[in-house]
Amino acid sequence: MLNKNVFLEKYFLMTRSEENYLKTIFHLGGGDSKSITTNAIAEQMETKPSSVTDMAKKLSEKGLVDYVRYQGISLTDAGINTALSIIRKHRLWEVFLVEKLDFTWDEVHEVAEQLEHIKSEKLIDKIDELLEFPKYDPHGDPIPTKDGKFQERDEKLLSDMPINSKGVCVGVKDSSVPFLKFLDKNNIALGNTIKVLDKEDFDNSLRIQMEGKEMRISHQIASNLYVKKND
Amino acid sequence: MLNKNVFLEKYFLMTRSEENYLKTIFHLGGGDSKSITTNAIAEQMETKPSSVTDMAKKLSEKGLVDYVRYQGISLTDAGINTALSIIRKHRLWEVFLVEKLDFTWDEVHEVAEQLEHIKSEKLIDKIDELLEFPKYDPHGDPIPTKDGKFQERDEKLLSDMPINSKGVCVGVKDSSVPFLKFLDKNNIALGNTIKVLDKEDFDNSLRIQMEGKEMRISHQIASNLYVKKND
DNA sequence: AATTAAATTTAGACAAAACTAAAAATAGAT
DNA sequence: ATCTATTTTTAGTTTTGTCTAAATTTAATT
Repeated sequence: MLNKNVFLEKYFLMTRSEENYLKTIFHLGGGDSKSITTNAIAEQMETKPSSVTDMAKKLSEKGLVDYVRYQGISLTDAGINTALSIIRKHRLWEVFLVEKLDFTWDEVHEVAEQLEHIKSEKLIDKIDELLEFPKYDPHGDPIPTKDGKFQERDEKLLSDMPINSKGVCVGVKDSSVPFLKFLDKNNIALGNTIKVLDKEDFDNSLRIQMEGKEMRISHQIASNLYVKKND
Repeated sequence: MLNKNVFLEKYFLMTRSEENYLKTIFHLGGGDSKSITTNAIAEQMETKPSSVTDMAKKLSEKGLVDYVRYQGISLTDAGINTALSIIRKHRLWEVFLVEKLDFTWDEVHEVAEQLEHIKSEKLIDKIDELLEFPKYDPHGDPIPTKDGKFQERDEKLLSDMPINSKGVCVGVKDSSVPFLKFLDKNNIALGNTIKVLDKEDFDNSLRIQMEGKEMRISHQIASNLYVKKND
């Protein structure tokens, strides 16, 4: 088969696997000029370290990662941009699924994992427009802009909030299905206002007031909820 | 890697390539207990006959096609159902792109070729619902129902209509980009009412009246437009 | 019925992405 | 500074889907 455009071929046509590696490396911090280990990537992707090494060479060839044998992997600027564009697509599709198709926030990840690899600039831009340019996904994670900018938010973990402080629940750190279902069951949702009433020294659990009601929350839960502090 | 569910593995987890073969065989008539030749499939898919032979064996193993060496390929009932479910997805996505994202009818095919392979029953059902269960795609092709039924329509080619008959343009036979753009340029759209005024014996061209205006249409065009005859 | 042209299949090879097992390099502890 | 445990890489294999080239079967023609 002919390669009509070697430039496109080499620099833009990413395989699904390559895209997934870039995304994972980014999520592990490889965009902050930090070197990510082969093992860490393998563990995150449920694959073997030797497979990671193979891919590291391939992505390095393409100029998407910096890779030195035995020294770990980090993203180049090109790699960061590519990773951000995939994350952007993933999060926009998640919003679409929830807002337009009534998916619940624990159902969207799996499908978005597939949709994020659809190759069409126009498609994702139109989805963005249809959704009226959302800034956060259903789990409260920020959606990068087209040119790869993040809208940061002044948020902290609920577990780090001082007693008597108030804030709005804006995101989850753990977005696993069990955690999300737990939150649903306990009527904890993004947008809820939370006031920290008391902290228990013994087990670090919290007594909070949320939407009028008082409740107790374990440290494990509190340390996986992001809150935007009211000033 | 473990195969937790051999049944699922074998009968439901189709690769993209397998799905594309089934779709092509269906479009070539392999669902009508007709035997499709290796060459025909290869030509349609822009691949080599030897590759088709390989896939024929694989799909036969899976019970999706009937295949006898040197005698061609036809779809089993399971194969027909799988093909229809892919075609259903393809056409629903095409409607989505046009209706919800303002794609033009010549832009949708390429993207739908990707979207049709997304694996989520819920996703496509919700898209169907969002679109209010459309019966035809933007090119006038019928969308199979969930249980694989086609809504047939009493349509004929414009070139086969008798002089003085009237009908509504309901579909295109050729849905290539150049043809669709030609139609746009000449304001020929689905839904238009067309009356055949005259036929030219020499080149089989037609004189028609459409939406008030009179125009001349070549045989090549007329033989690629489906019309529903007014009774 | 034999011959030839066309279609089809086989055999062997390749690329991508994964794996296993063995070898090599690094880092931590003495 | 050396040894050892851990991490990482290499080498070789597998699977999927493709290819080319050669062999085989079918179909058409005389």
